[in-house]
Amino acid sequence: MYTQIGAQHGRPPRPAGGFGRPFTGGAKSPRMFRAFRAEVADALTAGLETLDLPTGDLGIEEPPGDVAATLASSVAFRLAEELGSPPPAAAEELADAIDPDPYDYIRAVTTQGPYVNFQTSHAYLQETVEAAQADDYGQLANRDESVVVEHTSANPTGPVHVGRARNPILGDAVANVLDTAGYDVERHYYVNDAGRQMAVFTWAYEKFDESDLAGEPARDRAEYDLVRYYRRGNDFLETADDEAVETAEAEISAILQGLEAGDEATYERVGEVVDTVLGGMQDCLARLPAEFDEFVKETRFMRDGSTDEVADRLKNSDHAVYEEEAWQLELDEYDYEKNLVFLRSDGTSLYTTRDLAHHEWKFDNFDRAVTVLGEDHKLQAGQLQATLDILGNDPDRLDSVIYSYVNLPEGKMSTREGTGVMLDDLLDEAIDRAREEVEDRLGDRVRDDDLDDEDIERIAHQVGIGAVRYDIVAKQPSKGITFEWDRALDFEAQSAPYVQYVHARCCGILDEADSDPDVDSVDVTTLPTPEDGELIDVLARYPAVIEAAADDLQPHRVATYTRELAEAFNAFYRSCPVLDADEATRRSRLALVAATRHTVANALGVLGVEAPDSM
RNA sequence: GGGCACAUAGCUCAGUCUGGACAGAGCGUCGGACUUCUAAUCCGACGGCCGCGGGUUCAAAUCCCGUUGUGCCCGCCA
Repeated sequence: MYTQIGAQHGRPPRPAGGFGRPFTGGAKSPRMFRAFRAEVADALTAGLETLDLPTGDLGIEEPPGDVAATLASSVAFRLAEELGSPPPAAAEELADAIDPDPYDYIRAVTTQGPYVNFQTSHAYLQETVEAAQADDYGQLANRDESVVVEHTSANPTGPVHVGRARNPILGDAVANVLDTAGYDVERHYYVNDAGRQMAVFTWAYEKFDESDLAGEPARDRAEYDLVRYYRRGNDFLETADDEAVETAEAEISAILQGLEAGDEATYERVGEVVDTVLGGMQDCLARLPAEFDEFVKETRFMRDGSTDEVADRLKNSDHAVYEEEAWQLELDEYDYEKNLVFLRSDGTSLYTTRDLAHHEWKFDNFDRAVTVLGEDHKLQAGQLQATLDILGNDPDRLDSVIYSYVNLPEGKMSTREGTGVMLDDLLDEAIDRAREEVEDRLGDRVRDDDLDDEDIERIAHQVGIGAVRYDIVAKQPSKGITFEWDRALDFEAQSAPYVQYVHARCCGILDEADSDPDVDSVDVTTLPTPEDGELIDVLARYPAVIEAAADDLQPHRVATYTRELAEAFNAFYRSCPVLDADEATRRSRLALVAATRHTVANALGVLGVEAPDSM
């Protein structure tokens, strides 16, 4: 029995130790920073034991930028009392008790006031640059653990608007980060094809003709065409006279009953509308690109009997009550005041009932499940998790990533009302603005690389779509976003182009070099400047960033990291000549540039942002 | 009415879970740097009751309590 998961208060459901099992490393896995961190923990523990002091809280942290250390400990604050000496003296005593010699990656242990600082060794820097020569630097070892990431899952009622766009962008990044962290990931889109909305849509599509509709489709694609029927149908239900509405409702109800009864002809009628609209939406999402391994239809769990089976098991549970002719579940043990109805008084299932069958199916086929949901589904997600627990599942196998909606300054976006900015329009506009930028800069290009029209178009796509994605994925999902054109299309620093530009610069230098760097040519003793060192330090942290982002299901951390890496590279670029350096330094710096290129490309890849070879 | 989230520089955001080094960036404003591996870059200046009030602690943007404002949810809808 769990208590924290599913509660309406407190943090979103998440296993205590972060996502998944602790990572144990692996032969192929780059370990530099994480190994260093482990050594620091070990050294601190040993030092404290030597002094007969408690080792429960090591206080390991990353020091501020101007401190010449990669990790530090604030444990001296807590030793002061124990030792009867002020924190700086305690720090001194502890540092003296630590012998860095046995450790591969600890060069020195120093103190600065009350802090014990740990500096990295030559081997740490050397191995970092070597490890980052791999194209897939940052890819962690396979964990033999499968995860299904469900995201987007928008009802197939019409074009994807910006209010929903956070879901595929976030979801794709979550899936990427788990993939990079060594999980076997599948991406699913759950298609709600059994609800009232689709019944209304099917009825409207059959009832109305082209001539009944308001105007031309906004775009030449299926979902823009068909959404006009959906809107017409809803409008009819709101404005027609009572008798006509009653007739319509009977037809809509017949469609729902047909689905419930397993009527093949009804499935086909609804399926035609669903598949057509969904096909168009897929074309839109592919532009991001967000692609799926499987589109899982809700009706599947009605047809295979699993929804009925779930309902039967719930009826037999201790939490079930039959009130007001409907089967309900008491969830007060899980801090939910109201009962959850799982069978209507007419015996038919509800969305949640089908979703329970869906999630048990996920548990049958995957080790873990992650769902990316808008905040309006948070309550339902908690109830789902509680009910999965009642059904005897381990609810910790399911995690939710919740994001706040993107709203317009004037309010919500709605497919039915026809309000909102379409994702297609946003992407078009972003590409157009990026193209203008590229063309504007064409005149004063220092680099003589003759961009042709095809290059310009490629860069415009990479930068335009990249900027939109980055803008969304870089923010914490819990923060609300109000959509404004100028803000969404701001290509200034701290956005995708800033990071992409670093990749293009790396490519430019490597092109110019005419020889590929190789692992054997790296010698970090030929990289003496603080800028060299700082860049290597940032590169070394990348695998740890992936690990943390995967554990906490927070891809925005990877975005924060890309900015830190870009800053470190730009500082390096400013003060460290590569091609004109002496031979040994040139070889090492070329390797460092290649390392940066791989890291930037891979980190952007996790975010779903392309890395241009030139800009 | 109840629950959940959000609030950090004029604007957009990191940092909050796991309390520690003077609260960091970018945009905007002002001032600088391209005969140089790409200036979509870099350097400098200005700019902060970390919503507000209490509490815990050697130490609070971070933890606890209260409060205000905003968003979301509380259906035999999805």
